[in-house]
Amino acid sequence: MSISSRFAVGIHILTLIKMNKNGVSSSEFLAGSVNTNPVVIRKIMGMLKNAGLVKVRPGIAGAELAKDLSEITLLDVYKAVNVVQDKELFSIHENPNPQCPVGRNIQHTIGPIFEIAQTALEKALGNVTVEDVERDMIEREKLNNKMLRNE
Amino acid sequence: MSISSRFAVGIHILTLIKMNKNGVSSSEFLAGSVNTNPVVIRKIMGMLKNAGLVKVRPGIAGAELAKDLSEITLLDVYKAVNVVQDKELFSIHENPNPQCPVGRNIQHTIGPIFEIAQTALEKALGNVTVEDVERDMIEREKLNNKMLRNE
DNA sequence: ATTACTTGTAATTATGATAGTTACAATTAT
DNA sequence: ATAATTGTAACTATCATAATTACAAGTAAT
Repeated sequence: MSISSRFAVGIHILTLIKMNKNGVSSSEFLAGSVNTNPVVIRKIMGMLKNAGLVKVRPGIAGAELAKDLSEITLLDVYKAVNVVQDKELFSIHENPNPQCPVGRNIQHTIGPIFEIAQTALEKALGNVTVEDVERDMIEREKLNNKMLRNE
Repeated sequence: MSISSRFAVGIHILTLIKMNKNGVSSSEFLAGSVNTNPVVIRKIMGMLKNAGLVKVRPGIAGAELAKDLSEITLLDVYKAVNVVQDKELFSIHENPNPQCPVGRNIQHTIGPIFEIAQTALEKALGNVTVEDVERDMIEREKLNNKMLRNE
């Protein structure tokens, strides 16, 4: 099991729109960087749009950010692209036996525990903004350039 | 996306073996409580056995705990049943464009962030033992019995 | 030793999510 | 008009899950 790469792609898209702010970020352009089909990008873009993170209009080339990257956490992106439903990161078997003391309590007992774990995950994502991601990339580019010059 | 119910079933099994310690916990018996096929139970049991959590022997009916429930955390069960691979809770798109500043850095940038989030999740699971689960169930049973007497 | 029961596995199936793709209507700009 | 783009629908391939059937191998009782 793995959480859909839509999440990673969503982060990629937002960061790239920002770094390409003087250019036009069409779905074709973004797809070229992610290395996927433009339709995949448009689908994800639709979700980011519904969540109020980007501005896109039919017929008009190029997406724009609806907020500053410092105001978008990874949790916002994660929620936007619907990779995990509320309280449903962990699945629990559906029809345990009500005649059994364990069967009739298991769902109520582990449900709240699973929620705590899911919340811990989401809190960690809420502590990072897409601007942090952008900053780290800029830093990595600087380091790479330095290394190239010294070779 | 959801983490396989093998995890929840694993917790169910361990708790039930304990609460049924005076009886024989065959795969058929456990399947009856989980409400699934005995083969599903045996597969999960095999994983719990490999992780050193239960003792089972071919031909001999009934599984037993290999450790006290107080020594088994939910994280141990989660690792045992292989619902999520190490560092792979979140998937990242595979071949981003190395010609693009975002494409060539995205994996290295978000990889560690995703690991932090996954670790937060796992830490939360490590804070709870299967004994805590058992205790909560016993508590719920007591409350239910009280309510029935008062009706 | 035969019988009955159990565990351990392999193989098969149905289902659902993911990611990619083609096709095309609707929209906008030149 | 023409060209380019977004937004969707529809279809496909692939994979994981969970359930199921079938059966070999092990154990226990008679």
